[in-house]
Amino acid sequence: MAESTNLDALYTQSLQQSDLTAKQQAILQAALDLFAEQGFDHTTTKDIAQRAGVAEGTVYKRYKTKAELLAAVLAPFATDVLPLAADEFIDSRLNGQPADLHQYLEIVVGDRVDFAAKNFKYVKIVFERALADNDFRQRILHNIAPRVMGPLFKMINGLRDRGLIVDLPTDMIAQFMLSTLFGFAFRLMVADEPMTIEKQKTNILKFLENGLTANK
Amino acid sequence: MAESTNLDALYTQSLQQSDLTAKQQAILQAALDLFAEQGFDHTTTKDIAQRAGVAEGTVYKRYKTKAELLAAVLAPFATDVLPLAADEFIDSRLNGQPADLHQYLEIVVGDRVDFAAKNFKYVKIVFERALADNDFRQRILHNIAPRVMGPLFKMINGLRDRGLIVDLPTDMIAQFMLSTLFGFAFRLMVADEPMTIEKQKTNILKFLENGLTANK
Amino acid sequence: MAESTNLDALYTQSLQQSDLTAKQQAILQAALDLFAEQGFDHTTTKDIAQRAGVAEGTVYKRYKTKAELLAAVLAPFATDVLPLAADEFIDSRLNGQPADLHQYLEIVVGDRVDFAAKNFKYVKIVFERALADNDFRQRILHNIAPRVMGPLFKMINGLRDRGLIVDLPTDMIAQFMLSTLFGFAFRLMVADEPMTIEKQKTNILKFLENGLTANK
Amino acid sequence: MAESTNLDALYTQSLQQSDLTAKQQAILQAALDLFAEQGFDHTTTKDIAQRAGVAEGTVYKRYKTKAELLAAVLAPFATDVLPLAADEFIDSRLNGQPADLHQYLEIVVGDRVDFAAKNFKYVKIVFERALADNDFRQRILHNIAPRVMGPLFKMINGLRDRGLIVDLPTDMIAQFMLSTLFGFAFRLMVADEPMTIEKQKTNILKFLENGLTANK
DNA sequence: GATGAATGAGCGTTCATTCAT
DNA sequence: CATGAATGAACGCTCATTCAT
Repeated sequence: MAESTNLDALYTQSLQQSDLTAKQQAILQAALDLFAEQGFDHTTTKDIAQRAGVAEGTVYKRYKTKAELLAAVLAPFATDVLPLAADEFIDSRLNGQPADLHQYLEIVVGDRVDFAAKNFKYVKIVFERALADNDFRQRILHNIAPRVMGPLFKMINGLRDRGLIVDLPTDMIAQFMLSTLFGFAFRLMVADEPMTIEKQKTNILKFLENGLTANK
Repeated sequence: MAESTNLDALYTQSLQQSDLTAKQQAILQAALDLFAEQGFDHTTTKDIAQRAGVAEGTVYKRYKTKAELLAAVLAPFATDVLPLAADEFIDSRLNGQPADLHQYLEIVVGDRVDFAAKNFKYVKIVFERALADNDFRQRILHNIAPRVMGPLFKMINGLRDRGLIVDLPTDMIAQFMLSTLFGFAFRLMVADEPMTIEKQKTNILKFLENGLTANK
Repeated sequence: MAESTNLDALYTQSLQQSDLTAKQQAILQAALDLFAEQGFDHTTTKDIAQRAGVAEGTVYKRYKTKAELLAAVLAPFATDVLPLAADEFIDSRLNGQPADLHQYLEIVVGDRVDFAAKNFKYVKIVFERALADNDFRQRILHNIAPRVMGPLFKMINGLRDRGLIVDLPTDMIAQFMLSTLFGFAFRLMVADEPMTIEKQKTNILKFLENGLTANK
Repeated sequence: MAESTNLDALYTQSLQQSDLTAKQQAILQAALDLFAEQGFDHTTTKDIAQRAGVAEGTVYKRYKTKAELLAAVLAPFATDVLPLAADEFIDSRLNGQPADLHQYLEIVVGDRVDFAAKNFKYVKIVFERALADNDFRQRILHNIAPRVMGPLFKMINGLRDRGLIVDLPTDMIAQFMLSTLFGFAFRLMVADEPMTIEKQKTNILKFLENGLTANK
């Protein structure tokens, strides 16, 4: 399976390619880390400025509000997660339909598990904001979610048409896949103990394959 | 399947049986609702007092801090969710081992889905705090989680000994079951649309049964 | 020298002779102790009620405000210190003029040192209030002080007329006497170490006698 | 006798030499005055901000708590009173031992009376805090007092060795000297009437010289 | 008389945001 | 562009005081 890129590095890299000054880059980096560590509400702009090694005013040079800074922090995630999402990544990697559910899951699960593992900072922030902030939740729900769910639904429907997937409602299948993946992500976020990603990957694959294989 | 009691009513009822004054009850009720609606940090003590129809000082008559109020709000959940948790509820409902995985899941899933549906206010708050507050997370992880997970693990191991469950690590099976249930709860929390609980229940049951049946 | 009465006992006694209920007595006693221990501002009415073993409302049954309670606490001190003050106590004890400065000081110093030693709770409160509360200070200065100073001045002038005291302005002599006595009281209030009252008494007497003897 | 510098001016001057902004200087000045006028507890941070002509938040820019502001207000007093205290000021002014008690007292009393007269704001605050706040009192007693008393004791013992001072215990002599000086300071603090410092100085000198001269 | 739950003004403190330099 | 002192609304919390029982 192809290596899913390390997004910590990728993030730093994408920052460097941006037109942001070094200080503005440092601000985004510091904000990302602190939001993930302490939550959005418990992170002060002073915290961010200090960790970034800049003055507080500098934070506001580019971002008019703290919420705008959050958006900027999350933007690379959005522009990165979406291109990688379901169909596009299937298209680009598979150049065609999966031969069977096993192959499909292997690719999707493998990739998404790696993605979650390497990006749980973002996942954590998105979760936290979605639970704590109604407006944010609505935005995620109506702007981001449909773009991710659309291709996923199409894929599931394609598999069902070919008799390759269990006969459950499409939204439920999507729910189960995402639940299983987020369950993994959540354990990653919250757990103290170090986790073996490969063990998780193998077991998730087995479980989903069992659970989603078309009943004979 | 027996009706799982409506906890909104049950909560109100348990408040009435407490030694709290009407105003103190109103405070807990208002705090519960507001914490669930807006998150802990975005709910001010003034909000709570206003919704409860009392003066701000009254909030502090019984609870020395806002955090203590949160604990008081969550207490009935803890004293209610834990007695209902795995083994005790199995004992009281089943009086013995389940005949097979299907029977086991039917009971567990049915009960927990109802429970989550009726208590998602609490679930939401616990999630939100677990993500936003490191200390709270540690407390949940080390005090509450083990008490819930212990019996669940025992049950899974029992099923495996009798060849009734898929051969995956115990912690992974538990993870998958909880993920699926929390996925449901999360959709409940976050969704705009009204959901058919019974549809969810049936599909979750099918999925988990497929996914967890012992491989031939 | 006659024993100066122990005012802790005397206070309790005077309370018992009052028309106050047992609870009201307990309130005054508790307030006195707490004001002395923690200062007026740092003592809450709740503190007082708790130490007195009564409800908070009870405190307000007789005293309309906390300040009024302070006045009530201090009242027995005022009605006790004043009758004992200079001339009256001289009259009652001496039935006449002192033979010389030595005799005069022996009586005054002995009595006042004992008095301060046994009533430093009151002295402490009065000092603290006088420094912290402008209104209180003005009241002390204009109502209490003149009543104490009047007889003292008269006595000093009497001694000067007879050539028995140093030729310094009357107010300065009073200031020095009081300074020396309050210095002792202050050390008593503030000191950690236990103090030998008798040693203080003897030395204060020597010092004042030296300092105030008429120059030959 | 040399002029003891006017500390109101000196304080303003020392503020100007500090690295504090004009607003921060105004805060310290306002806090000093208000603490002296109304006491620490009765001075609100809003009071201070208003008198200083700044926003309330500005007070907290440099001082994390009101108590820390008090410490900052008192700091120049501590760094100023201590270097001036007994031995150092003796050394610098006398370059040797005093010829007799008269000369010694003339210097000490003159200097300390002027000092108290010009710094009674500080003296007042220190007194008030010492009476109202147990922790503060302990800190003063164990950190500041010994540094002042050490040299004073040494000086007294030196005078006694040379037969120049009355044969009373060292701590009592110190107590009497301080009492007399503080009595003056207290009258200064508390009095309504304007006082003639020079009259006080002369009389205090006479009294102490009489009281402390070695008995023939 | 006694209670103690309730009150609400006001406190110390925080922090996102602004703006003169 | 960068700074960081300054802002002030808003927060959590305290406590003297009231009043229905």
